[in-house]
Amino acid sequence: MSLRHAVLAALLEGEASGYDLAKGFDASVANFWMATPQQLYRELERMEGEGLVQARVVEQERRPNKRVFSLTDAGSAALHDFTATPAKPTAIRDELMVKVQAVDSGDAEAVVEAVSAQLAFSRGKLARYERLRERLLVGRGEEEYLASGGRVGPYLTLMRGLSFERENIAWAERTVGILRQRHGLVTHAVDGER
Amino acid sequence: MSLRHAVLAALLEGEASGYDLAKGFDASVANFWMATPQQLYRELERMEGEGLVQARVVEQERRPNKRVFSLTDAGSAALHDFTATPAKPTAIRDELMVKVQAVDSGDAEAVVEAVSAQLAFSRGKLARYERLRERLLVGRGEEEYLASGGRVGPYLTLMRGLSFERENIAWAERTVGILRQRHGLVTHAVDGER
DNA sequence: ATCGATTATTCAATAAGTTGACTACATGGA
DNA sequence: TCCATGTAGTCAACTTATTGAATAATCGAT
Repeated sequence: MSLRHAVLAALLEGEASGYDLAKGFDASVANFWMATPQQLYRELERMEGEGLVQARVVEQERRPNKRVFSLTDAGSAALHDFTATPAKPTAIRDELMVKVQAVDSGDAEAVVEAVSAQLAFSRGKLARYERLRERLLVGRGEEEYLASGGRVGPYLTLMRGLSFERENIAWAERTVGILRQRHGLVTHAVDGER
Repeated sequence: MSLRHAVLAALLEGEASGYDLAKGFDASVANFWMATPQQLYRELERMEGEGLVQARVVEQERRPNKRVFSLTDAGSAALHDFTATPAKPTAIRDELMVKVQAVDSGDAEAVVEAVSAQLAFSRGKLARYERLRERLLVGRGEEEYLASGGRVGPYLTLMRGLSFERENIAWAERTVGILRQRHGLVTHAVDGER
């Protein structure tokens, strides 16, 4: 039952609708806690019932109304408490790695395709993270930013995301190279590569 | 329903009991696909019913008998097919990151503790990966190994694990430093640090 | 003028995952 | 001797997560 804490953390960035959260909510929490829209809507409703978030209907012209949620004091308190509880070990489920593990008795060409797709995806994500970082720093260096007293949490998780994707890219490039050589596949340019 | 493919991939290393798999099964697949023991036992039974794996009872002295499972031809075929299907995006659920995201309005000291614990854990895991790598390479360089024609899959996923943990360590060290400075916490040695 | 995509949400049916307790035997240490 | 730990597994109850469809309005393109 920790999706709720991820949602609470996401709402620290400001109010959001279920739809906003489902769409990645400005890339914040979505990067280390994925959830389907249905999960989010249900959880938001439950949390509203428990008084952890409050809803406000925003009437929009030319598109459906939406209910935007924000933290209540009880919600902030719950999040605060959560930061002090022991964390469960990270759960990962990475199909791509399963495929790579099995590549020697699998369809090597398809695996190369899959790794290449991941590579393109990671490049996109990295670019997005880098824009986000620029926006946070607004010209300042990192030290200045850290000294300025703004929230560090989002900056630290962003840095984790950046180095994760950089590693991802380096690994995927090597992996594609090795697999292509091994299996005599033709080297061709990948989307986003130059 | 992709736990089954992770299990099939794990069985490429050789036969294993449910208990073996639950214990990480030589660190192979467990690093990118976590599952509880109950999940594994259930899935193994189902797969046996579907003919993807076969069981063999190993009678042991001074300890309970065990059922070790191995791939059948149908199982190998299923795994081969799996490598050719489009992969779903990686699912991650990382409580620690949620805590770090919320650290500015949370219990900073507890978060530092949690990141330190993760740091110790990652150091242990990295050491384990490095031993595994030694064992795979047996004195040869990487190129020799790759040229030798053994399975590349496990090597590639191992490399991913290595760089992931290295990044994890670097990030955790920086994070602990920044948070301690920010919150005026006393710097003290962490388990496994020197 | 209709088709498909986007915003925004809800419902219902399954599938998957988690938790806790329980059995059984053996080993090693206090 | 008793207790904790490790091996090896099963059962039942429960919570979460995934999938697919439905609704409803607007926008842009063909």
